[in-house]
Amino acid sequence: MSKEITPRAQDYSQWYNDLVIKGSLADHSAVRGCMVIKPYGFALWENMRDVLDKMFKDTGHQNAYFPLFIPKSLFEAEEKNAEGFAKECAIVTHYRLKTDPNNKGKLIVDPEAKLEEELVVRPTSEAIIWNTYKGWIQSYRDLPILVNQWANVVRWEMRTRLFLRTAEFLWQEGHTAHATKAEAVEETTKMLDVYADFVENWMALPVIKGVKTPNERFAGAEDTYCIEAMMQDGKALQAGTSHFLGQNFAKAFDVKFSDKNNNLEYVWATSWGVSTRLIGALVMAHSDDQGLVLPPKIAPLQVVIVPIFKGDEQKAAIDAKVTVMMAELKALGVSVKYDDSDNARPGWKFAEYEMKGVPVRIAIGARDLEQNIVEVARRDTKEKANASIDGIGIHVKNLLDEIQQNIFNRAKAFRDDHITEANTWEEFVQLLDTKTGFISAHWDGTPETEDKIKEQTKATIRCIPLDNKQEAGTCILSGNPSTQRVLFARAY
RNA sequence: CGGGAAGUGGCGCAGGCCGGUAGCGCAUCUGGUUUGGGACCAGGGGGUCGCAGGUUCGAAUCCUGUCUUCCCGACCA
Repeated sequence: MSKEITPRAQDYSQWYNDLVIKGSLADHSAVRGCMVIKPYGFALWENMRDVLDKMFKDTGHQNAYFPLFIPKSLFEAEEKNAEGFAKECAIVTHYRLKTDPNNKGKLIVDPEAKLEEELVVRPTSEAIIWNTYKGWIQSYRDLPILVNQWANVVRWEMRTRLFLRTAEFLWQEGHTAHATKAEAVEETTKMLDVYADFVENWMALPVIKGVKTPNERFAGAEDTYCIEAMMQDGKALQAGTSHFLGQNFAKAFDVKFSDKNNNLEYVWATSWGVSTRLIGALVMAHSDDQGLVLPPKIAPLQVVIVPIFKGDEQKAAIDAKVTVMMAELKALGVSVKYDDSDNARPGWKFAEYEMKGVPVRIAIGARDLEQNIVEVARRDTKEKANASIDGIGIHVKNLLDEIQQNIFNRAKAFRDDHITEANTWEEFVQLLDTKTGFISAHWDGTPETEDKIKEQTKATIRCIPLDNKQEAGTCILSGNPSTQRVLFARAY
């Protein structure tokens, strides 16, 4: 089992791939662009999902489930949405195979079994959901509808990368319906806040909340809000989006309601989602050349205990102590594993759990028992220190909190250090080449300028930060007047 | 989809140009010695070379097609 990880400095992309595969998060599969999420990786996703799910429910949402397939006629109803996704859709055209008369043991698509209407494998579910909502909404009393679904979607991407961009991915998509514009806008920003809260406080990943420019907007949305995170190579990664859909889908699917005055009005909509891509963000943001670094609050395993012993007698003494420690840790809600497998020596285990990003490792040997101590190593800094076995539960619990905070602080310091202002085009271009990260610069607000900048530098406008201060300036490219700075970066 | 590289025991690779039915390291199994940062000795098992055709007496090796992955572009969460 070769466990060498390509160093970040040598090849950042390869480093990322190594982490995902050697950290046991996921593997490539036999299907182009689709990955197998392995138990360790899925445990991570489950933890993330559980926290988010609770946050959604705490903000009044309910889960439901809609079909994987969308009849083409429904899919094309909202024109912009359909156009935006058309070139990356998988389509079901037949419903039966038959044995190939010319080739024994092989199957062919039965031409007799062609569908009357093709089915689009959902790249997103607005269409099927709004078609359904039409039947759910008659009066203002039916509103709001606050529904979320956990699902898989398919987007036939040209170039895929584990977690960051796969042809099929897992996500949640919230779809809400409201009686007023104000309420829908409020929902949009509320869910953006939920995402930011989750990503910062659970994934320890600092984000910038902002609005997308028209160019970068979700197909079919009036406004797309987003949270943008920075990876260790300075590139931006969109970590979540929340869309204010206006009345676009209500009009496309003719969803109207009677208000209090008995007037028929179109319904206002939002949709919002985060995906397994978040795992990619997590990996890229915190990990190092030894392996994954996972935030304690969502790590599949928080603590691993490794025994060091000679002979059965010592092992038995260690076992007894460990049993007590495990009970203490579990009582405090800490997930802990005792790895006393005898097919690997301690050094091997140390390296292995570092690879997997387990936040805290406890080593306990005969000489520790004499002093009633253990060696506690933290993954984020790799510091090791002795700790008394008495009160180990509280000690570790506090350490986990400290690690969580430290990982966040580290990522935030890095990010803040990599946001730079540029005031001229020369400065802007030079910064992109010399210093990675986000660039805060004036833009004249036109899609044409944005396109030109993208063409020349590959940098896109990640967002217009929500807390932006207004200041007069001139666009770095066109020189036209501007009222505020926006954030540029090369992005994943 | 365009350009480049690659698919050989579980993993990482060699062999390929100059066809003659596979080899190395790690892992694995058995026994023993070990155990505070990826242990050591001895013995054993495991692959027909991505897949499908073709050339040939004979193909991992040559030819054609195809699938998948990685890197660079265009597209995107």
